[in-house]
Amino acid sequence: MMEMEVMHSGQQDMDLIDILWKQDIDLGARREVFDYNHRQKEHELQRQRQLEEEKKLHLLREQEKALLAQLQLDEETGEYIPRAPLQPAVTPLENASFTETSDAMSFDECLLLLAETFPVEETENTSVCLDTPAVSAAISSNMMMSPEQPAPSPATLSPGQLPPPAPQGMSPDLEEAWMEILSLPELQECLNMQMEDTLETTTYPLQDSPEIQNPNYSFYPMTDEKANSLNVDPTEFMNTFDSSIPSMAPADGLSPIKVKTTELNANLGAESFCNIFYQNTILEESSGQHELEENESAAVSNVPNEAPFTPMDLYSLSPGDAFDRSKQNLITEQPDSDSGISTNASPAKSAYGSESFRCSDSDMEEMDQNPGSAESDYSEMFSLNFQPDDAHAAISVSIPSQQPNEHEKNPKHKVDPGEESSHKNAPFTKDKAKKRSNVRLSRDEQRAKALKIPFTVDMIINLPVDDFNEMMSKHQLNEAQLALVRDIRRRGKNKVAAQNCRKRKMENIVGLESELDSLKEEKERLLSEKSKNMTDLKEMKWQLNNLYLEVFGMLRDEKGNSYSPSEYSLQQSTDGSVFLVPRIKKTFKSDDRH
DNA sequence: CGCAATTGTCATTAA
DNA sequence: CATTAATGACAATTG
Repeated sequence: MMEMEVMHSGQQDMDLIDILWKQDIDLGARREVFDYNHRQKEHELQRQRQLEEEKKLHLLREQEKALLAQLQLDEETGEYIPRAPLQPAVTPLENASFTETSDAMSFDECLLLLAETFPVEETENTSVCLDTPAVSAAISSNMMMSPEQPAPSPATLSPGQLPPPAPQGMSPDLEEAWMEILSLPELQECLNMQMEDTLETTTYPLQDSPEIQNPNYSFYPMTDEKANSLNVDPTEFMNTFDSSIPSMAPADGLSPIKVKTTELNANLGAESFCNIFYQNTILEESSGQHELEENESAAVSNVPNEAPFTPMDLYSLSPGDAFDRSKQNLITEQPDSDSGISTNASPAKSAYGSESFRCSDSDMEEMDQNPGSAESDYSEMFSLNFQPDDAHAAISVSIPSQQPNEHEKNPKHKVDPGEESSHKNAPFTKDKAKKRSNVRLSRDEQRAKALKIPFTVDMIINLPVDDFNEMMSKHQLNEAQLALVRDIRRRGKNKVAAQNCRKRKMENIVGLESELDSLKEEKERLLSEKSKNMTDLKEMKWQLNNLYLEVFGMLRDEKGNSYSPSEYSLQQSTDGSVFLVPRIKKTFKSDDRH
């Protein structure tokens, strides 16, 4: 991610050229365009999501089991957590109410608390409990090392050592909330970002810094308080992550992303925990959740402020409602695209993949691309924050829309060890990754990345004119960027217009065809009616002729002779009276009579 | 590789 | 005048 920013102008030019020449199709945009299609696919997507979630849970559990052995090895103290330093911090937390201390609590502390609180249960009762921490550790380790290898290295395990969320705390509602939260594209993106960062650095700042732990705390603690955290909005989660990040970053010297990654790992672990615990101890503590939630939410909100760049901050920085609208729109729209993409993702790769939820090739590619052009990526967005030029507002704006993409991307990273490794280690692989990513990204997205435009393509295209201008006014873009933004907006709108136009054209064609069919039917009906009428007319004429002959034949002159048909004819006047008219003298006789 | 169907883009026009 | 939608035409992409 950072690399992207650092890239020299020359490299950027090269990337831009590549992007310009390499064209990709943006599936998401298309889907967004067509509401009709979206509707049709919504059901399928939901089903797929559910299936994916189920798969994820299964994978997590399996991994946890596999990891348990390792964790047990680490369990020297009898506790799952190998790390000693965590304990002291934990102890105070144990007694204290989670809600209030949530801010101060670290992920490790939470884990320790859980372990201490439920030491017997975890060890004795359920392997699952043990597994859960192991799983989280494994996840983190995978993130760091490689997804394929479930066994975490001691270093990697340390984060996982933290006690899993208390089973009691988790309730079905919480689980659902977690699932929803995790399923959120934004969160996923953040997670992915963090994951990537962590992989690169392979350092665990979380343990040391309590602040970082806060997000974890929200996730892991199974208690009511945690439940509250679950209820927290995705944005809040983001904030929590961000907040944790800043503290971490300075200490480690690593980017905030690393911290986030750890948190993400923790979150994943929490998820698994939730699932596990949920089964074991359901609903014991539904009461007090509201209070806890409030506390946590407040804590969360507070945390972001501390962080240098948090999503919240970004939002606040954002120009205004317009951004929020765009965000919301993006979020809402994205799910569909995500779901569609998610189907592509291969859960089989690893449990992580399952957790990641929806991974798409495009996502993977994008992730890989990050080095070259990554504005669209969440990670890039964050990186942008660090960049002086990129305004917070830009970040805030971009975040909502981008998150979905990142979601997809992140999972894959988790899933694919090779890619991750390539990311971190080999710049060479980046080219391939770029190509892949380029393939998935739309041309304009690639171009935007190449020029490091701080907006998402969706925002550029879909924002109302006023909001768009406001957004543009908050960033100083060079001529090339301005031109590109204008072109992206023009092309994007035209693309939608073309799609609508074609859709309309097809509808017109269908309508005309149906009209044609109906007209053909009517024609057939009229023809048959005509033939029938002709037949009737013919019959009537025949009958009339017979009647005429019959009447004419009955006529007799004074001498009793019949009139010759050649000399006389019967004619009917307008008043209905019938006259015998001589054919030659017709007019005269009629005149005479009158 | 060729082909047809899609889809994206450009140019133009009208609102 | 700027913006946008609509649309034909062409190009690129995809299966």
